[in-house]
Amino acid sequence: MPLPVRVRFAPSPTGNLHVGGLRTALYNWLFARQNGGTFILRIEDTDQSRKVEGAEEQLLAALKWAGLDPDEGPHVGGDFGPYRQSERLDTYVGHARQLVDNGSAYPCFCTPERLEQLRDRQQKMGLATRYDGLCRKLPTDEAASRALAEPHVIRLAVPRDGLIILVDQIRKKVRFEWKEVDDQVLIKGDGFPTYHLANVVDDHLMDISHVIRGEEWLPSMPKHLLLYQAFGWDPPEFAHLPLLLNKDKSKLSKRQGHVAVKDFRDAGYLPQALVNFVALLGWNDQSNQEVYDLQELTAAFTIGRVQKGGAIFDTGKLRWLNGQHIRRMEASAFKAALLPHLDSQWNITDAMVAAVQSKISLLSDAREQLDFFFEEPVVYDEAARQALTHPLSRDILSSLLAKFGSAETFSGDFLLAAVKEIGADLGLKGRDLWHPIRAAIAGRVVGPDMVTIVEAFGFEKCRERITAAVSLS
RNA sequence: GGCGCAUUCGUCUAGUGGUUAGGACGUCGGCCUCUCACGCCGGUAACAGGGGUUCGACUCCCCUAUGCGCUACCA
Repeated sequence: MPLPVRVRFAPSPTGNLHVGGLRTALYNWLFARQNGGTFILRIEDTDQSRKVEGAEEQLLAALKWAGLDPDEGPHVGGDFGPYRQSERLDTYVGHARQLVDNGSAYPCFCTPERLEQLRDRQQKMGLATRYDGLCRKLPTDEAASRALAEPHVIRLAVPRDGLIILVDQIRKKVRFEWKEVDDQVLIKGDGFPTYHLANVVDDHLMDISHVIRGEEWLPSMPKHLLLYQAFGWDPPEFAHLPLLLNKDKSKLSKRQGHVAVKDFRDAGYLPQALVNFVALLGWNDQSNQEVYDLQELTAAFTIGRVQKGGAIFDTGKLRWLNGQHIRRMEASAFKAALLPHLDSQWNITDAMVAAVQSKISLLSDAREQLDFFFEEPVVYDEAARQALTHPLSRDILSSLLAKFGSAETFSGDFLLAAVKEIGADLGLKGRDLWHPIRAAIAGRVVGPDMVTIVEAFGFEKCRERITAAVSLS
């Protein structure tokens, strides 16, 4: 009977959720869902100086958009709250005291200046930079009394020698020498805990079974394991995810293009496409499948098949994936997703939606496919002008007008038949035949199929525009 | 500098001692076609380098190189 799976996504609220965070959240979510577990959102706001206004709301909005709803968190509650670390301060201080009492941690009175000098010296000597343990040598009673009066931090007493071989679900065994590990600060001078303490205490108190987080935490895993040991707790399983990288292979960041989830939403990407894409950056199920929905990912995901090396966040494939997901959508769902990317004044018909669903890659591509439907009067672009001044344009258009004259009812099919006849008469087909007609009616030489265009405009308007274009050609 | 992790087509990746090294995106060519797209078909392109181990290495070991991460009273 394995422990119930409880995983957490624990971002610090320093701004918009970016795609790397999205992937971490996704892997946690997938792991929870497929194991009938619980996905917890915890806000790691122990650094007062890095707080960003509204960041938590943006985070929630991004997760919701992506479909990764937390089962427990600051906004939904749960039995293990509060879920903001800033609201759990007493817990950390109490636990730190416990460690000082049992000799696993100690107060340190060293000034930042001394620490800086120490680091410089060690670096010049080619040593690992770590606290030299000056305050660790203080007699406990002296340390205790000074702690009452002087500003200080609490440090973890890390072993001086020996080594630790730890097990990561993705990287398997990794070894570290204790002498390379620093006496990590647990409680800062301002009374707030550092990430290391808060994260271990919370993960234990929240019954977290698996810690799935970014690779940047791998080097601090020995400290975390030591903390579990000092508290006498069983540690959870750990899995350190490879990083997402910029095109130049540096750790993914802003500066090099958009990385915020919100940016992708605004640019016309579907949440299911972005989720699909980040899932595949660093994971595959050994099959040749490329397009997945959340349900399929949940079924296929395994933490053991997560890649070890970092992946460059190259959006080329994302664009294609977005088109794939667009094509798979129900017409009504697609229309709902599309509307925010179009002018609210536009009277979009189902035929226009369908015309666009079969061909675009981004939702935002639809605007330039459809805008001419609503522009009055017609505006001819450069390519359209060229098509209209083609020697045969006049013949094509006046022939078409003649056919219009004899029309009893007008429809897209009528147009198709009429143009086909004209083509046969003049020995034309393809763009030579159709560009002048498109140009005349739409002002463009590219766009949705002519049946959609012509039926949206109606007989009168088509005739007017062709007449106008003939005089132009 | 120290420590750790990593390294298959341009990109995401399959591969766990014997493969014509597979797929996808991109790109190129073609087809389809009322345009542009979409779609379909085909081509292009990779095991970082050097040593071992082995009858045989992309696969195992070592070294080098390169990249990245960490090295804070940030997360």
